[in-house]
Amino acid sequence: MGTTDKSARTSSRGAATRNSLLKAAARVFRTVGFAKAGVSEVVSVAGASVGSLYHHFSGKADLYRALHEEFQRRQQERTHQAVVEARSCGESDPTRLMNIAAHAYLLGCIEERETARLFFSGDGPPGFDQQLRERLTKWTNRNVALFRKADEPVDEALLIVVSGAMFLAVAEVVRRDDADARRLADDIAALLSRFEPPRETD
Amino acid sequence: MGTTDKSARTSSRGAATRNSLLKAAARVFRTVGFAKAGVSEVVSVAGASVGSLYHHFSGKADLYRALHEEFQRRQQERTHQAVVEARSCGESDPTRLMNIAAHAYLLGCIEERETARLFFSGDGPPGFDQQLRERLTKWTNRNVALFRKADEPVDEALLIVVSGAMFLAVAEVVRRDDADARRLADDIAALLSRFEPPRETD
DNA sequence: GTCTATAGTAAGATAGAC
DNA sequence: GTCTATCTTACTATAGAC
Repeated sequence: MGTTDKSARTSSRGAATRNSLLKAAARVFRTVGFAKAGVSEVVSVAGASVGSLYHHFSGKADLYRALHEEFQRRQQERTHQAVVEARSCGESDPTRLMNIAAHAYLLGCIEERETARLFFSGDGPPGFDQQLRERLTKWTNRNVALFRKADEPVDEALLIVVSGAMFLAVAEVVRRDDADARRLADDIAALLSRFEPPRETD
Repeated sequence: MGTTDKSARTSSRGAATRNSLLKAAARVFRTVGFAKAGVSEVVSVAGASVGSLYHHFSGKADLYRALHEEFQRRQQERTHQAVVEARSCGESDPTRLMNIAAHAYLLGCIEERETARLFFSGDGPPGFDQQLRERLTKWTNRNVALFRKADEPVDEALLIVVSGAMFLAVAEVVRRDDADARRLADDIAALLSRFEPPRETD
């Protein structure tokens, strides 16, 4: 371990600090919200200093975005996993698959309610909400495509309706207890299945 | 005009200042966004002073909210007008009426694209996005109720799907030219009409 | 009652030592 | 890589002129 010793030690120390900052930021943001959170409080909870924070991140907003990246990665993993699993079980109906993906997304938000609420409560850095909507629309695009034949482009209006539904659904779901949230998630998925395109019987 | 002379003069002067501030704020916010806009720039454009601003409003966020109040009032007027008009022309089909309301809302946003974009771009004071979503959901609630019998409560999931659709639809519509925007508005309204509940033939 | 000028304060961002 | 001390910005409050 000779060559990697020094770099590993320093980088692991840096990684540890970075991680502490992320963990502390998540906690502070969830507690008092992004806008009201102070950088000083974050570093205090993390046991680090302001300069350290600005060494690892470009600022408070960057910290927030890093947290969202992690969350988004987990969500993509969840929905991908759910669809793959369903397919391996022989499910091939596009409507069912779309429902499964949407359901998995919502269940993930219920599982990480505190974190999801942080991002969907509308309290983030300037311009973040737009990014969030764009990301959700991209996610929807991939999943709504299951409705359509491979070569057919997805209808814009459909994309907007489904994305919007998911957006508000998450915002609502994270404010409820598990039972209510699950019921709502089911209802939303059921409603979205009405958008199944008329199948041509050829 | 003796008694009203002085109060009219002073209040009209105050109203003029207030109006200048609103107009200037709208312009500055639209140009650089809410977060990056400085109070000093707003008062400079308005030809007023900082103290004057704080006399009429509680701060930058209040200025933003006042602008939104005005916008919201105009939008409600538009959709109300459209529904009343359609009804007076003999239209009574709930699906058509809902479409007309949604359409009127979107057309209003196209008409005032710059202003609508200000509110739906996600760059507002902390917590505003949540308020915006709640207001839009309330608006939707009134209009989706057209679907249902008077005594039946509106389905939560339906409410969320329609509200979400409207929310993202506005955000998308205000970024396009008139032709594209109108086409998209039509498509959205058409999609939403699929949610017409199964009519019982009694 | 309405506005201007100015000082206060809080918080995010930066520079430079260790 | 980390920290302390400092700077800058911009919201907020107040005293006083008209």
